[in-house]
Amino acid sequence: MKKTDFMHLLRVRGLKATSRRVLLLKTLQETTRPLSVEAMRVLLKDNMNEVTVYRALEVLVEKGIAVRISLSNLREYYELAPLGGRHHHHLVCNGCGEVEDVDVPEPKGFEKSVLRQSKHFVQITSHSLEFFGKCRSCLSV
Amino acid sequence: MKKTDFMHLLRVRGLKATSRRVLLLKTLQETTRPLSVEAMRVLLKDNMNEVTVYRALEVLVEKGIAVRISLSNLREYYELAPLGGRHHHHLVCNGCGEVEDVDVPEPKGFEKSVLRQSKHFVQITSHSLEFFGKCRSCLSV
DNA sequence: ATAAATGCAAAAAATTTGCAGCCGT
DNA sequence: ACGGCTGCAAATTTTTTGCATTTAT
Repeated sequence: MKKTDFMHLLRVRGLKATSRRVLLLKTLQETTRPLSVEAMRVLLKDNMNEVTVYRALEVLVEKGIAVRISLSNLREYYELAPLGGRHHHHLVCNGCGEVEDVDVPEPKGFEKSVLRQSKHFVQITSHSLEFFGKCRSCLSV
Repeated sequence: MKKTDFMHLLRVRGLKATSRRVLLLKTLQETTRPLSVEAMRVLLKDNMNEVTVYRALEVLVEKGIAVRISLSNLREYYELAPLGGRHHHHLVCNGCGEVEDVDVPEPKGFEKSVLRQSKHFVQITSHSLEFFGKCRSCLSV
């Protein structure tokens, strides 16, 4: 996706296509792995106040443009929602916190079968699967 | 497990079997679902300083007695490690944050196949699977 | 007796809120 | 021009740290 596509996407979802939001979306797209607010602040090098990052991500998630994922580290991470793209999961390094995307073939009816055995839940809308381990550079540590 | 079992477990792992730690472990055991530090503070009703809760959980995780899980809500949750018990996963309510444990049959060699397709990772030690949806009382909201 | 564990106060880190001014439509 | 968006300052929330005191071994 390029700049104008993002602008269009924002407008379609009822948001103003501001420079900050477009910048944020391009950054999320280019970086591929999920980013924390802190990481974005660094990548954007003061082109954007961190409060604005929080608020922008909030509406993007609300409108389904981005998704928020909880890995570890007492931080939340964000990435572009799988707009047509593939649903995927994450590998997290226990050493340095690096995150990599992975594709995992899931049994069909996965969520349904979980719902069936639940006592209190009546609906499942999504799931997240995280793998924890060591990346090459952290294995020796 | 009863009180003396927890005391023994703590000593075996090189920790002092203090009243606070045993209390914490009993609480985790009795509550079954994962608890946040805040939730424990409430359950323990001032029998334990919250700083102590943080520090106790830290060593318990370090020694493999408890595990820390990231759900959402900007908080970390803790539960007893599956000591012989079954490896399980979680259902999280998007409305009220309620958490329920679920059993999910996983394909054998799950982690291995993920590792095979990874570019940077050389080891996977664990994984976590979270389902998000609505519990009965939150469905109408 | 000794070293680890606890509680208090205070600091640090992450996120949210209020309000004045700016920018997209 | 209007209303939503942004930035600054400040508040709130969650977690960590320093140090004196208590407790388990």
